[in-house]
Amino acid sequence: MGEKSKVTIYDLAQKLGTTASTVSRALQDNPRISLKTREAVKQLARELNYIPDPIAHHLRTGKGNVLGIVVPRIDRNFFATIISAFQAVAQKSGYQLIIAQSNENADEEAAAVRALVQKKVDGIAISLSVNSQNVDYPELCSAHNIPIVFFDRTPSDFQNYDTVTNDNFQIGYDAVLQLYKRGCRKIGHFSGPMTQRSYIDRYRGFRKALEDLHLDYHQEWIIPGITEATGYDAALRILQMNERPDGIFSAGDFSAITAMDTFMKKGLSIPRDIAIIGVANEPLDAYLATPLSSFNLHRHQIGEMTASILISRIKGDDDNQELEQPSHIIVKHELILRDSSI
Amino acid sequence: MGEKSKVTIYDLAQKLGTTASTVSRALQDNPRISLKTREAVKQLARELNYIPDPIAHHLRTGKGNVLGIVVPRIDRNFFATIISAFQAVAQKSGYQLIIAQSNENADEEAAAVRALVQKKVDGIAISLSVNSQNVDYPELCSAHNIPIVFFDRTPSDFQNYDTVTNDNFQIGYDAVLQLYKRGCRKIGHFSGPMTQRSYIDRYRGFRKALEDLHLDYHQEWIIPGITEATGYDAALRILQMNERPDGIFSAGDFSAITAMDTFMKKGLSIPRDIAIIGVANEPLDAYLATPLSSFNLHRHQIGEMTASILISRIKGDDDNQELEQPSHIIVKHELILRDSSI
DNA sequence: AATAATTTCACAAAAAGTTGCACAAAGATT
DNA sequence: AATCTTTGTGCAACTTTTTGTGAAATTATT
Repeated sequence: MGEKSKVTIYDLAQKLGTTASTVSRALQDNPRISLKTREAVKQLARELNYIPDPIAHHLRTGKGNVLGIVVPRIDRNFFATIISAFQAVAQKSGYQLIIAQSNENADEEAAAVRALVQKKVDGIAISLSVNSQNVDYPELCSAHNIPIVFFDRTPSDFQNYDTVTNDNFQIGYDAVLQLYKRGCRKIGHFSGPMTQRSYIDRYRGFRKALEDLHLDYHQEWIIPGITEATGYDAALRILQMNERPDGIFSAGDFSAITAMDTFMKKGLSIPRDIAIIGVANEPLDAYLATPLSSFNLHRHQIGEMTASILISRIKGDDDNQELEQPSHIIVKHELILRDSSI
Repeated sequence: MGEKSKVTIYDLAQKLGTTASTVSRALQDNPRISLKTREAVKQLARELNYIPDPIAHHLRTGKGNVLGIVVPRIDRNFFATIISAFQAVAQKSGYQLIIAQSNENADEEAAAVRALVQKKVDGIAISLSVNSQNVDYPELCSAHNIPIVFFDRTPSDFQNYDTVTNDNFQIGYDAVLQLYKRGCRKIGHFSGPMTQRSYIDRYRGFRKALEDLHLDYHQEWIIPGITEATGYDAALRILQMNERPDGIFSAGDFSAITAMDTFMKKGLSIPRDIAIIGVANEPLDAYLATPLSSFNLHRHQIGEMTASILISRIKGDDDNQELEQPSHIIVKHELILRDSSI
């Protein structure tokens, strides 16, 4: 039924010989309107295919049923999966989703958050870009009474805010433990940008495990700044070392994959010469030339938890907002063992 | 700095001893307001950190600077990349993006489109779910004066609407051609759902190439309904055939990858026994056990073109909307040759 | 039957901006 | 000096919905 569009409560009121206010209340099941009238209104609304105008509604009530989510990059599988899960939960609760990407850029990120605040979204979920550390988003948001939840990449003063993360310390620890179990004694690390807590924690877990296992720590075996595809360079550096590591914990899968590729092209055997464990469990890890051991971070859970915390903050907004403690959800990880470290 | 929030044009007007209308016009650089006044208004607006309320603006003008995009699944790399590119262009033109996913479900898709229309987005980009064919979105949208552009997955009567696609016929054709060049003479096909034009076209291109090259067409070698990970079953079926194909054009990478994996585990050699070419050029194709030949579909271009067509439709809305011919943008593809078909 | 209590609904204001029209002041023309 | 333009502002209406208040209609009480 392609209605002409534009059916307002005034149209309904006119046809019923009543007023807009009555129609509005009737549609809200306001007990001040008689049941008879309520039914008549709803009946007509259905017939005329009436849709309340969300813009006007938003203007009057200040609630728009829209959530905002900001990620470094939409096209990274990790974030796309989280968004997907987040969106599913949001949709179930009647929220639309506005997605913004920061392109790993602090300025674009700030602009995105501001735009969302300006748009008066009901809540914001955000994963910080690598070089955003001390951000003022929580203040900005709380000034406008908009709940904010951080996931995966959190600010340094994360204790004060709601967060959903993995136990990155334990991930680092577990990686070393597994490499140790298979016989590695000289373990190196491809580390992510040390501006981000998640990468710092992975590194610290790695260090702690070395310590607990009484393994040597070689500064040289820590190759920092692994972003996307710098695994190639890292591998070359390792090949030139006098004493090479025999196991590597890479803070990301992509660098692990390109490093493995390079090692193999240079004649090394994985995992015999060097064992490798990555993080993220990218979709095709299982089908690689050497299937890559990696940590499943249960992204779906991250997305779902983030959405449900955010929504519950929105709902319970009036009650006890200031009093509540921030929640810090830790989503469990799972080491998927494949040839690269067996 | 952190204003209390809520500064309206009325506040500005009051402080300046003028009225809201003058402030509104001054901020819009309306020439009917003297330069002096304009400057004074803008100056004060800056000082008070005034932000125009987009909701009120939208209510009055009907334009909200928001675009909607609907995809089957956000977490498929193909769509995520397109969204990413789309978003970049939209952002540059000052548009926010609302993203919805249909989960390959026609009902959810319809609900999403309706929600976007209701929210009065300025334009909609959509890639249909596999089983949406005859959809009424264009009518719905044009009734509400919202431009709509289809990308990748288009409706069957696509001629009437703006579309951005690849030349799927040619992709099918080129795949066969390449397999032929490397010596394959018994070429099979993993086909996608035949409800979608893109897959139909790939199949038709495949058929036409067989014909032009005077190759046999074996019904048995066409394995239909490849969605995500059914490559395993397809491979098993092929292994049981009396006469096996020696080359396969798979309409998607994932099925090609799992099929390759299965073949190899059963002792066949790729490409010696069977050569394979996929479609989509997934991120890790190059690092697979056997690197997979695949078609780069230039997703970034798809996203960018879709956004710019949509935006130009929005802008040129008043002028000649009905008169304009729909545009059908074809984004070029590129066969990336890797071991699986060399 | 008259007053009180309750129910039902209409009016108008409010949310924050935009815009057509009218009107005043200044400048130009005769 | 009187009339006509031009320029700059203000008033009020408009977008659609929600909601406080108060009036009318209905029912109950004595």
